[in-house]
Amino acid sequence: MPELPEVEVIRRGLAERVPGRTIERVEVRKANVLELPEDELQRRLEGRRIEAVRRRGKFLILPVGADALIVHLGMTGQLTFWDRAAPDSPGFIVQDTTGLQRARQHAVDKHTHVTFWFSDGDALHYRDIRMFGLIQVWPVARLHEMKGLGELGPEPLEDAFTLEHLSAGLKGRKRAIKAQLLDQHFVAGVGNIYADEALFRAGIGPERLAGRLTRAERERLFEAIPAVLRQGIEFGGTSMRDYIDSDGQRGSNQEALRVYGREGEPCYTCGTPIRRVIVAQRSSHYCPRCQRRGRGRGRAGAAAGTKP
DNA sequence: AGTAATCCCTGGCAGC
DNA sequence: TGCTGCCAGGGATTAC
Repeated sequence: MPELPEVEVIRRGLAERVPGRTIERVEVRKANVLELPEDELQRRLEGRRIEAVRRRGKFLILPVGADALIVHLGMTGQLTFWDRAAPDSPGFIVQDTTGLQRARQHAVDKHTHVTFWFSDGDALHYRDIRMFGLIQVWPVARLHEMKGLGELGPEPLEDAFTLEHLSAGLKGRKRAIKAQLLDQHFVAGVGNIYADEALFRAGIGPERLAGRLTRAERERLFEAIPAVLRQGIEFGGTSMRDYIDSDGQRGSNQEALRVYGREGEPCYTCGTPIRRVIVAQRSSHYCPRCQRRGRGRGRAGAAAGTKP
């Protein structure tokens, strides 16, 4: 579940070590994660120098001359740095289990599908259990034409994300606000966890229709989205299961979540048990008392005493 | 055009 | 113990 904060934490880690290195060899163990043929990937990357590590939404972008290596981590993708000079450092403990949770896991296993070997012997491992991730090479000058990447909405942590954009995007929408937040065309980088957290902070139920939010609610949501994302970055990302950063370290934001993954547990604000409902085919967690619900099912407080 | 459902994939876990 | 079935979910694709 790497969302914007997790991808940003990885980006910052890689940005300290990868730029300036030359990709000597690309080792592909499973080509399913590639969006282009293996030999073409190798031809366009081998011998090239990585200039920077950028991020757009949930995409990592590593320019190598006229082309860029694009990595989307999907659900369980991991991009970790292998430092051959420090094999005994704490970051390189080799687990004898395939469990990722405990992990600082750099050892190549059956899920390590691609390794980018640098000319100095260091490397970048791409590991992805469920293989929803994607590796692509695309000309830098035509990134705006790339499927997915080219149609992203504004970056929620940058000036391009304004209250006006948010309001215009919601106007007339008949879908649930939760579904709208997950739509990458609307705003880039928000996923299931941070959408739930933002809606909690804004006091909006996930099933509320996007076009029916009040101005006050839109303003609160506009503040809440960057707030939960910034907190996620600050805490090193949310490691519910598989997420680790480029050094193999887990984040701690899962301990700071207010609603996601807390079904049945008391709301930190009012004590009401957190509920879970499926919206847009995704689990959505909310406080029935703190978050106003719509569609004629009562308002804040109205259902606080009812049994699920 | 906007919205909703389906599918891809594997590990973990509940249930028997 | 070991099997089966279900769930998790980002986003492209398909259907309505």
